Amino acid sequence: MLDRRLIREEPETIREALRKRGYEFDLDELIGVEQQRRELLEMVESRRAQRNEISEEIGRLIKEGGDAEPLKAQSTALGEAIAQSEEELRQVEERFEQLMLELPNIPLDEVPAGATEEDNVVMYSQGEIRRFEFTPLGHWELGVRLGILDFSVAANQAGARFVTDIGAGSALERALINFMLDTHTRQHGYTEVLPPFLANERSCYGTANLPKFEEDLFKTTDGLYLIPTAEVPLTNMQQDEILAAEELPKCYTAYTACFRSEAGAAGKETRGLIRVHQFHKVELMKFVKPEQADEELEKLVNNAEAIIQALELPYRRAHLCTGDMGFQPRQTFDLEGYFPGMDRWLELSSCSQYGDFQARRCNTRYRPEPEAKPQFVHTMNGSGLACGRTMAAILENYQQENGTVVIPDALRPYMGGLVEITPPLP
RNA sequence: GGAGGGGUGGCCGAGUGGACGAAGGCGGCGGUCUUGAAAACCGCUGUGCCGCAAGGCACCGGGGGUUCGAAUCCCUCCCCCUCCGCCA
Repeated sequence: MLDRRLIREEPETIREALRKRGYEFDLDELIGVEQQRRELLEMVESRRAQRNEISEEIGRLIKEGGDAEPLKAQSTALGEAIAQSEEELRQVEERFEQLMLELPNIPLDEVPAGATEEDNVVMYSQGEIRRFEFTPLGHWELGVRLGILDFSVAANQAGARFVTDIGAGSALERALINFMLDTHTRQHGYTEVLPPFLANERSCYGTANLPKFEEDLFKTTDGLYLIPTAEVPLTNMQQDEILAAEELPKCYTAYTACFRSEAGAAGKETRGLIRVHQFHKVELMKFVKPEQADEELEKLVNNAEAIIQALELPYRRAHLCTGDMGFQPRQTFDLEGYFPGMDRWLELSSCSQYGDFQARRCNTRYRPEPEAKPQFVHTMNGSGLACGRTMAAILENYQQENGTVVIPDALRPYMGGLVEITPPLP
């Protein structure tokens, strides 16, 4: 959610942001509704003030034994008028809120302009892309041959777009989770959190997954949502709180399962572990002071990169363009791993800063100075990393001609010293 | 799931339908005293919205109702605590 003051003070900034994003939105309606809202509000409030005055007078009269009946009648009449304007105001306010919630964040100036993925700017690549003396397989094929990923069992248990990890596959994913959490807590200074995997409506509004993206979420019969990412619980850690300046930056990391309905997604990108309804992810999240935002985001990206580097996977960093960026962020960097089996770069991590867009919705503030007025914090988060995709990248990059997969050095201590995953005996 | 008890400012806690945005305490800030600190004493200390301002409006878990007027009465939902039941 944007600052409502922007609507009347800097409408052109918003108009420009919408244009850069290629986002359809009736800004003029919002401006009109905002104006209307203020006019009605002033009317309602001045009438209320009048009524309060009369009520006080009635109290005084009664105490003195006077006749309060005429004033009571006056107050009742006024009450009816108030009720009527209040109803009008309520409707206007509702529309105003609705429109505000559908307004996307304003991209930072340095975000590259562009319409699609094609316009994202690759900033740099790291790690060597391995040359294979054989045709590398896709991870889904490797995983099935090794007996560590089973898509048909998952289909029977749950449905299409699910996976069941088995044996060394399960151990590998668990190793990844532990390795990531240990690294972020012990070396990068994050506090570990294990939150609920379901969230209520308010929390989903907080991160702006609602109201615009409800179709992406799984909803339970009693109105809770399965979290699409740990961003939801983490960003809502300090709902309605006013933090002290010294507490910032406040850094959290969490492993959670993530659930996405993936309505409408289909095609090549959906093979294997790339796009499933349930996956595992270790998330990084920070609450920061506005002036810390850029620096802290850079550190957060580096923290995610550290994992990819430790796993010795080739990757590159992309600066998402205005058109490819999500609704909520004002800047996003993707870390894309190279997948030799598919000959593709795919997102292992997406790191975004939101300014006060989410903090406003969650009502998370801080006090810059002990006596100063509270201000909204800035929020940011990034995957550190998506475990399923990282496992897929490991399988594809570490595969051997004889069908085995070597375990990256960094993970061996987490897998009882296992050096490679071998296929089951025929 | 059943029975009961609760939700008040940063925290603890009082609150009779009108003088309550709310006693008192703690904490925080400023001051007096002190070589310095502590103690003591004095003062200040919630948030949002509208307004150029003066000022006004709203908020005592959420929503609704009764009333001229609600923190206070009624309904409903949510959350917390205690006991019982069930359960990994």
